[in-house]
Amino acid sequence: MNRKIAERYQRKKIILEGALKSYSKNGIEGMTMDDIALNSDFGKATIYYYFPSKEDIICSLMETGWQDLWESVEEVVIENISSRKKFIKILNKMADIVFDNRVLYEFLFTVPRNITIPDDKASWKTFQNRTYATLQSIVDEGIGEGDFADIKPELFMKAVGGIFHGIVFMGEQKKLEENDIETLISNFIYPS
Amino acid sequence: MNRKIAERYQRKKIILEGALKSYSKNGIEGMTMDDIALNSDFGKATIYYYFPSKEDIICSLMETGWQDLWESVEEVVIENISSRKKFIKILNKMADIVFDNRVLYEFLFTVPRNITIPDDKASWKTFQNRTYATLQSIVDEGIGEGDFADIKPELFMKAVGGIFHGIVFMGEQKKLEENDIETLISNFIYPS
DNA sequence: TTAATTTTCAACCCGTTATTCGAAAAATAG
DNA sequence: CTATTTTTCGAATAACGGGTTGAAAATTAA
Repeated sequence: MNRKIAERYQRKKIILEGALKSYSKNGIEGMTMDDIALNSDFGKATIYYYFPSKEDIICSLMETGWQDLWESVEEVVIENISSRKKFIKILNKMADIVFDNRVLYEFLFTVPRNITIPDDKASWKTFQNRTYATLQSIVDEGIGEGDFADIKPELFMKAVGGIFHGIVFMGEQKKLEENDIETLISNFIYPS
Repeated sequence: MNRKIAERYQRKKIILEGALKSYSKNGIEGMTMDDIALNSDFGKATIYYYFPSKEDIICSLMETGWQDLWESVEEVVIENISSRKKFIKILNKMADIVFDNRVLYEFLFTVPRNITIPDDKASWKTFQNRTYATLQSIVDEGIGEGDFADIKPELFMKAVGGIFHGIVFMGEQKKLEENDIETLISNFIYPS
């Protein structure tokens, strides 16, 4: 009776993977229900047996992604280390997670700009907001303590977000060296 | 006889503006031929008299955008100033251009991730590549001269690209202060 | 084994969207 | 003023994509 639930869950997962496979091939445009069905080896109608709509598939993907990111952040915030160390540690962890599932996170960072999902369905936003708010608060603190470069905090955040996005997603996706993130962010963080 | 050509050109421009207007309202999804027609005050069939396909409209937009960016770069590369000054000057000019036509450049930086266009139609890529290559070469030079932070050149470029994108497009689009770009890039560029 | 339940899917439906047709206006030339 | 060329567009077409149906197959329960 428990196995049933587990199997159901497994099949949902397979469908989500199929969706990502489809996405990775031809971008959001190519991620049609027909193609998702094809890539997960189910009939299209079966997909609808497991997910009420395409929108729900998208939301599921977004949610698992953001949840994982948030959890990685959560672990570190409570540690008792300097803002600088904390900030770098978090970004490193996030980078690891993102690299482990490149396609998902490209999806996660790209799609929302091109698709509108009603707020009450966008359940992942809780995790997203927590994540950003936490990072922002570390930045505020770091700047306040003179531990980071003295730049308008909200500009600072945008820049760091940009750096992160840039090194993780731009160009050919070579693997990052262990300390690439650290080098870049350190370089940016320190007061000149 | 010359007026004819000019008028034709004008009308094409109006259509392209209509396309952008349409894009700005509901993103790529909302940019349908019907809506472009509506926003440029022509019948839908008339649009096809001026452009062979929707794809061509997209390509036209991309091309004018990248051409303008490239030209702004071109003017500066030949100047005889330090790598650092040159780099910052170029990024500033690019930011100006982008801010002058926000919608176009949001389109330009966002759309390619969500739409696939066959290489032989993506004529703008020439300008895009020139622009990136030129910037990269300045970075290489700057790093070589010890004028920039000592970071793998290609990583450096990605980071700067990210910063640029981040501050220009992320979050609420407040106008940048005159020197925001300079502050951030300087902060990043200098050896620590 | 048989009845009830769960899972699967081929074929269909319907709205949307890019693209085309054919003919009517407008503008231009002779 | 008439013939020709250029410009315009209403209406039709065809393809595609999300979502539904109804019934068949597979599984489980008795």
